[in-house]
Amino acid sequence: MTTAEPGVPATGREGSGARPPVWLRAEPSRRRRKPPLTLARIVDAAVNLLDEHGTEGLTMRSLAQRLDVTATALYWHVKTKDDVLDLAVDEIFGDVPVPAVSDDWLDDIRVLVRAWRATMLRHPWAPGLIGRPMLGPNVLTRTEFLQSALLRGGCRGLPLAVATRMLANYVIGASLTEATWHRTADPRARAAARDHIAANAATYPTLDASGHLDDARWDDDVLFEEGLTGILRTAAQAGLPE
Amino acid sequence: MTTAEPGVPATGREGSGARPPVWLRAEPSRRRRKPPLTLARIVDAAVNLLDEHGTEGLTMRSLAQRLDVTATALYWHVKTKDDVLDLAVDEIFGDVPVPAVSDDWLDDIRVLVRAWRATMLRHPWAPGLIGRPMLGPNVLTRTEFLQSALLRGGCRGLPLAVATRMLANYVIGASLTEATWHRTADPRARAAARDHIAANAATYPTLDASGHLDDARWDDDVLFEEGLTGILRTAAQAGLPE
DNA sequence: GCACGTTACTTACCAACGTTAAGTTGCCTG
DNA sequence: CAGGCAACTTAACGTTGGTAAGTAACGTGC
Repeated sequence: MTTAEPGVPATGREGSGARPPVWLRAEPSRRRRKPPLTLARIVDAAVNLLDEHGTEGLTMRSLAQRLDVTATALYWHVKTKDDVLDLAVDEIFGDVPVPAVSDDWLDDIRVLVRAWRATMLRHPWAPGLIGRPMLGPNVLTRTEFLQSALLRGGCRGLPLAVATRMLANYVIGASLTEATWHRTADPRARAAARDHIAANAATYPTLDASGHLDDARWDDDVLFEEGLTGILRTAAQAGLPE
Repeated sequence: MTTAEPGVPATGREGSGARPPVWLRAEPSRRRRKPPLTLARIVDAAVNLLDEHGTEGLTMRSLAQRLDVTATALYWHVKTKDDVLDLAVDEIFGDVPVPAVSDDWLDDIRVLVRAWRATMLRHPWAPGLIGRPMLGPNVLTRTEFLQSALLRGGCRGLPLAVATRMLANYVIGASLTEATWHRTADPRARAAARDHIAANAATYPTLDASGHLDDARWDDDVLFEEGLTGILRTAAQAGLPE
């Protein structure tokens, strides 16, 4: 937004409503003017913009500018901005590789869930956008894989539903927490929070002693992996023939 | 916004810049004109507005109108709209009752976590707002309680950190998932998603068979409770002296 | 009891946003 | 080579978060 693209300055309104004189009207009919705008190109540009400037860096105008098009042109391919967001979210879920089915269902789940989290962290804007229904085909495909793996592990009925939800909720919760914390770029805010705990050690004795907000103390990857192990152990127990 | 408050029509600009004639200028000095605007009143009104009209129902102007004040008056007490949102989130966390410490640490956690989720579902806009740092005092107090309970259960070091995060992530993930799904008010969208799975049963055999998006099949409360039990079992095992 | 600075607002205004309506251009078909 | 459709652009609207400057009420010192 504020930072300008290297290209043209958005809508260069030279005159003030008058059309540009004919003689400098660029090549009248030669090859089609630009590469045609497609849904795929729009979504792609949206994801890039989100990666670079976060949620508030994506406006219809900035998106259009990146595609060298006016903002209103987007509305030919898309109904609202929310559509763009929904598409962007499902798009990055498509990047999560669905592993081949092995004979170790636990490992299959591990691999997928790890990749899922990694993708979320690679696009830190995504977790915060999951306030909208996640029903895109890419999401459903991954969920299908997860649940079928659990089925192979022996989970049926209620335990199957529980385990499916737990895994999804865990990834979402963890990604959201981590992305939020990492995206709190301002180190002063993070330091302030730590100091607040340290200063009120009487009120937060446990948090203070355990270094709850201490970045260096525990590695996020380790914490995630440990938690995942716990969930999978529970699932495996539930899948055991009794 | 569109729906008007019963009160006055916002800023009644009778003339067009001219001040109202002296004789109908209401009681010149009698008691202070209105109940004074305070941070507490602002946050309270914000929460109410969010409850009634959701995230997009809260604008600086609608908030001001409800408080019978101009929008810019808010900026005396608050720096940006984000501040209002942060305060609103922490405010509702204050509603989560912190149980008295019993001799059953597992039950203590259960009670708090249940109340936590209940509050989130009572304010369905809240989970979606957790894309911002949760470092308010109310949140920290609850986290402190959780971690101290785990400590009583024997968790230390890495297992303590893992369990703390797991519980928080679980509540956040579950609330977000449930709130999102319930708030997808349009039944057609929900039906469309179900139909999509049913129609592509070949692609989603497991989801189709398990009734993954079927509201009636599994009760959210049951699923949550079962998952919580699993997490706590893991925590209890980790806390066992070896 | 009255000037006075501070507190707590209001009036006026702005640029940016999402979105709509209507016009314009290029391409394809008959 | 006329006509129609697809894919845009130009123009504009109402709302939003936010700022700058003015102004009324209040507490205080004298």
